[in-house]
Amino acid sequence: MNVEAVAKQLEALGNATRLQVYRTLVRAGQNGLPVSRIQEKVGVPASTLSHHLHRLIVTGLVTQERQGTTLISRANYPAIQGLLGFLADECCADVDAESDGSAA
Amino acid sequence: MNVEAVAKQLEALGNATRLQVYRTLVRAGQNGLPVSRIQEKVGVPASTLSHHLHRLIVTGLVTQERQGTTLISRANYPAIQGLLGFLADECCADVDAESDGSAA
DNA sequence: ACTATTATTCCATAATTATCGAATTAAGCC
DNA sequence: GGCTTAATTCGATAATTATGGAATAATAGT
Repeated sequence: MNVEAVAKQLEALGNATRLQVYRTLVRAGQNGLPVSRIQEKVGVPASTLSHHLHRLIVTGLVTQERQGTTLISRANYPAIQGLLGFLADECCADVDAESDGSAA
Repeated sequence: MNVEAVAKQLEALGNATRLQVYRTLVRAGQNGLPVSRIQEKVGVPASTLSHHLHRLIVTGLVTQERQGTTLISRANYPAIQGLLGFLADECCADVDAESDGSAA
């Protein structure tokens, strides 16, 4: 996972509305939720929600599947786990590396 | 930790330049780095870097300490751990909760 | 084909973010 | 005070993001 892609995912989650959408989908679990249900829960106009969902989808954090006229959205767990893994690697790795290169 | 604050932190990390700055600081460890050293490593103009650093500081992800004329910046580990904890809670909690609100 | 439902895309606008040179502030030294 | 180094703030501009009404597309039922 490269820095650019990670930054894009963080940016996608770094908006209160999108974070709420994402949280809503996580809570819904594998069943996912129709867009209209997300809209009820989050309370934003349809077009605005659609834009936000798109952002989550292109960054790979959410997937969609059509069922008739309704679109089911789901949180993409492997994606968030990859993101968490990247950040965890960052924050917990070689903290003792000094500027002169010598380990403690 | 509320959603707004978390979103702000994610947004702060959700920019390639800032993410690189943050990664640089993580690698530098507890010694931290002077702003000028970060600038050398990341390669952006001083004023641009200063704005990015400010963003990381106000969201609590980075701290600074003055040593004479130089400012030492450090990654704030508790902050990133709090953020990771929040996201981990999200992505692994009550996946079975259905749209009718009843837990499994 | 017509209608209803669901959701997206079009379009425009407001708001925020990113960028960076120049001027300024901060701290220390002579 | 004057000089140097370090970094921020000012100020202006470009670029991106967010928002949402209206129009359009997608699917299905009659």
